[in-house]
Amino acid sequence: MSLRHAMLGLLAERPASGYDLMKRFETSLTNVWPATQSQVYGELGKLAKTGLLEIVAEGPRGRKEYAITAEGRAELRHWLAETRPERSHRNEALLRVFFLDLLTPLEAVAYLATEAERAAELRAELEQVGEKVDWDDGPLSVNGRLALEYGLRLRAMQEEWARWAAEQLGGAGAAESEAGKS
Amino acid sequence: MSLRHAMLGLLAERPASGYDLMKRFETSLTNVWPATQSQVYGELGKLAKTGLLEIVAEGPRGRKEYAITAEGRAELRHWLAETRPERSHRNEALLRVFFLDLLTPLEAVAYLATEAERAAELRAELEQVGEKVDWDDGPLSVNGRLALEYGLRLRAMQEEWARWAAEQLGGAGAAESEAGKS
DNA sequence: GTTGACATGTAATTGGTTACATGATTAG
DNA sequence: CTAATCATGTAACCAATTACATGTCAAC
Repeated sequence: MSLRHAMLGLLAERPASGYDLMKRFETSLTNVWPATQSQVYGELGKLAKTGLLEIVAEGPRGRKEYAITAEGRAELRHWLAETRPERSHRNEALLRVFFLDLLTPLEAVAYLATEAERAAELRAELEQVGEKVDWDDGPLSVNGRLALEYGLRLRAMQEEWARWAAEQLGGAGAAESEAGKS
Repeated sequence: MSLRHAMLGLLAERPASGYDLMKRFETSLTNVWPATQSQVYGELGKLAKTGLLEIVAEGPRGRKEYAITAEGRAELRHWLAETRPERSHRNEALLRVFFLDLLTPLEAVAYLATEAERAAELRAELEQVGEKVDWDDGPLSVNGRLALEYGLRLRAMQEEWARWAAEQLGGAGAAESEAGKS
């Protein structure tokens, strides 16, 4: 149930409406915790009802501005300081690797090559983000820099691994191709 | 909907009962695609009903052995060769990083240090797995070796990153501690 | 006046988790 | 005979996704 904590975390910096919050998810948290509009509005309602948030202003078009309460901050701190993060990631790209023998060696190598390219692309995108962001903009950007670095290292590792794996299969693939030819 | 493909993939190697399949999930796929018993039995039923699997034997205790059908293989191949993997990972550990400024510098550094240790532990566990597995045991173990290497590299990267990040904050933390003292 | 951004919500469905519930067979 | 393993299923619940639905305000 980390969505609630992501929202509390964003609201700890400053109050926002559901609409604002969504934009902040899209810009800063998309890569670590994507959220949809329905989810955000639904959760805002629940958090307000349980007293972790409160409505501090109403504006045009039914705009409601939410702020974190003392209990909200307590819950957020509790989550950060006294619980351990869930670490089970499903990884579809890696699941496929287990079944690569069902493809021809060439297809398998092509799969890994595409993965390498995709990782490189994503890394390039992150680098773009890094250049655009104003790094003198509050605590969130300091932390954001750490998270960004994680992303860069992850994508670099993925690219290297995929190229290595392709090479591992490549030997076999090439050998089989040779055998087929002769 | 990758669970179905994971199951088809395992059954492509050889037929199995729900019970067998669960054990194979636990041993080989836990790290990339965990599945619960309810899920496995539920999905087996659906896959049999839609003709991607068929029951090839019934044994003691109501045991039903499932085998992949031609359509099942076609679906599996389609998934492998003609679709791109979903790549959005929610990452709770990294989400927390965005909000580390809500902790004291010492707590934040401690969080990252714990993350580094955890990554190291998980890496050690994977190394254990690598030593135990019989690497001459069919195509799944060839592919498994590639997946294992991914895990090793991932955990190594996570450990290095967490140590680096702790150092980044450590400067600030130490400075603040000094300021507090004087 | 019309387009685009602002703004909020609900409903249906899917995928996954946890808990419950039951019973047969084998090995010691 | 008793414990462990084998074996299958259902029900309730939760989180997330997609689609639907509505309406306001500002700028041009």
